[in-house]
Amino acid sequence: MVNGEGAFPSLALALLGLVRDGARHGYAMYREWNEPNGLGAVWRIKQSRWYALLARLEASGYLTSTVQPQGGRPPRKVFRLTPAGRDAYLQWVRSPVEHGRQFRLEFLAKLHFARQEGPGVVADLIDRQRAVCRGWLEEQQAHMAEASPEQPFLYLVHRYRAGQVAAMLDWLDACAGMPDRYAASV
Amino acid sequence: MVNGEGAFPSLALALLGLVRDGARHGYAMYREWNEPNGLGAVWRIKQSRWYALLARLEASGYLTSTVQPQGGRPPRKVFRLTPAGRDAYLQWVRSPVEHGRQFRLEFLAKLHFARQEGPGVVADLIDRQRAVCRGWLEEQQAHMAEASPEQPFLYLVHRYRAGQVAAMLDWLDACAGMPDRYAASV
DNA sequence: AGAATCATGTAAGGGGTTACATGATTCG
DNA sequence: CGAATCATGTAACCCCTTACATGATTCT
Repeated sequence: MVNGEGAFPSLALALLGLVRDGARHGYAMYREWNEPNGLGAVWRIKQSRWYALLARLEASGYLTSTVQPQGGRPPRKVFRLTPAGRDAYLQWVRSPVEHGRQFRLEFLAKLHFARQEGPGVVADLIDRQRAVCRGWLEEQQAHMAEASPEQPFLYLVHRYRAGQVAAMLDWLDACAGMPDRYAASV
Repeated sequence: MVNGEGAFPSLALALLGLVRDGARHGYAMYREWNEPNGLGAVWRIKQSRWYALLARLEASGYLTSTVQPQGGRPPRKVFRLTPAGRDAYLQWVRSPVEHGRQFRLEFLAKLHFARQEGPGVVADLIDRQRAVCRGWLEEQQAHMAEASPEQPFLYLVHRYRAGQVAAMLDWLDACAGMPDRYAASV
C-alpha cells in the first residue's frame, strides 16, 4: 500500500475499453463514451470525474500518457494501455458480475465492450453470466422456502429478488439468441 | 439554509417508522430493525451510521429526544416523532418511489411499514406504485422502438430495463393478490 | 473468567457530486 | 458579437464505511 494502490471501483475499468485499439486523448474518449450508441446512456459521468478517473487509472499503472501540445488550446493528454492495463481490461471484459446490483450498469458495460471484441467473447460472457445468475436464482428460491411460514415480509423480499434475477436470465437468453449483426432486420 | 437543513436521503425517513407508535431509544430501534422479519435483511446499517442518522433526523426536526439516565449503563436517548416527523413519515410511507433504482431498497422499506399501517395503506401504495411502473414500462418500450434499427446496444439496454420493470409489475400484482394475513397458509 | 450484551458515539478516510476556473477557437 | 466547443482540471462538500472507544452487566 505504498502509492496508487487500493481496490478499484471495477466499473472504472470500463474506461480502458476506449483505448483498447489505440491511443486517444481524454476529451476524445469522453465524446466517444457519450455518443448516441455509446455507454453514456447507461453510465453518465461528469467531466470532472472523468478526468479524475483517468488520472487514477494512470496512477494505478493501467494507462500511460504523453502530452501533445497544440497552438492556443490546452495540450492534449494522450493515453494508451500499459501491458498491465491490457490484462486488467481483458480480465474485466470477460468475467461476469458477482452481485445483482452490478448488473444494471457494469454488466451492460461489459457487454458493450465484449461486442467490440467479437462474437466469441460475447457468447462466453453471456454463458458465464447465465451460470452466475442461475446460482442467484437458486439462492433466492431457497430463502423463499425457508421464510415462507412465519416471515411473510422476508418471503416477499426474496420473491422480488428472484423475479428480478429471472428477468435477467430471460434477457440473457434473448441476447444469446440474437445474431450479432442484428442491425438490418427487426 | 440556516441549520440542519439540506435535502434528505429519503431512505432515512424509514427509521421514523420505528417510532410511529411510541417512543423508543436508539438501541432498541436498532434491534427491532435487525429482527429476523425486520428490514435488516433489506437494508443493512452499521451501528455508527445508525446513530448518525438518528442525530440528523433530530437536527432536521423530525425527532425529539429526552435522555433517560440509568445506573451504570450509558443513558438512553429516547426518541419520539415531532408533528413534522409524523407528517414526513406518513407522506413517505404512502408515496411510490420515482426511480427504478429505488425499488430494491426503498420500496420494500415502504411496503414493510405500510403493512403496519394497515391493509388499506398497503393496497393504496401498491396501486400507486403500479401506475408509476406502468409509466416506466411505456417509456422503455418507446425507447426500444426508437433505438431498434441503428443502435443495437441501446435497444438491448432498454429491453433489459423493460424486463426488470415488467418483473416489478408482476411482483406488485402478486403482492396485491396476497391476503394480508398471509402467515397461516402457503 | 471470558464473551456477549447494553448503549452510546468519534475519527479517519474513500468515493462521488456540484460548482467553479481557464482561455483560445470556431460557429451562427 | 455572443454561444458553443475544445481541453483540461481544482476545490468544497456530502455520504458512507471502517475502525476504534467506553465501561458496566449479564450470560455461559
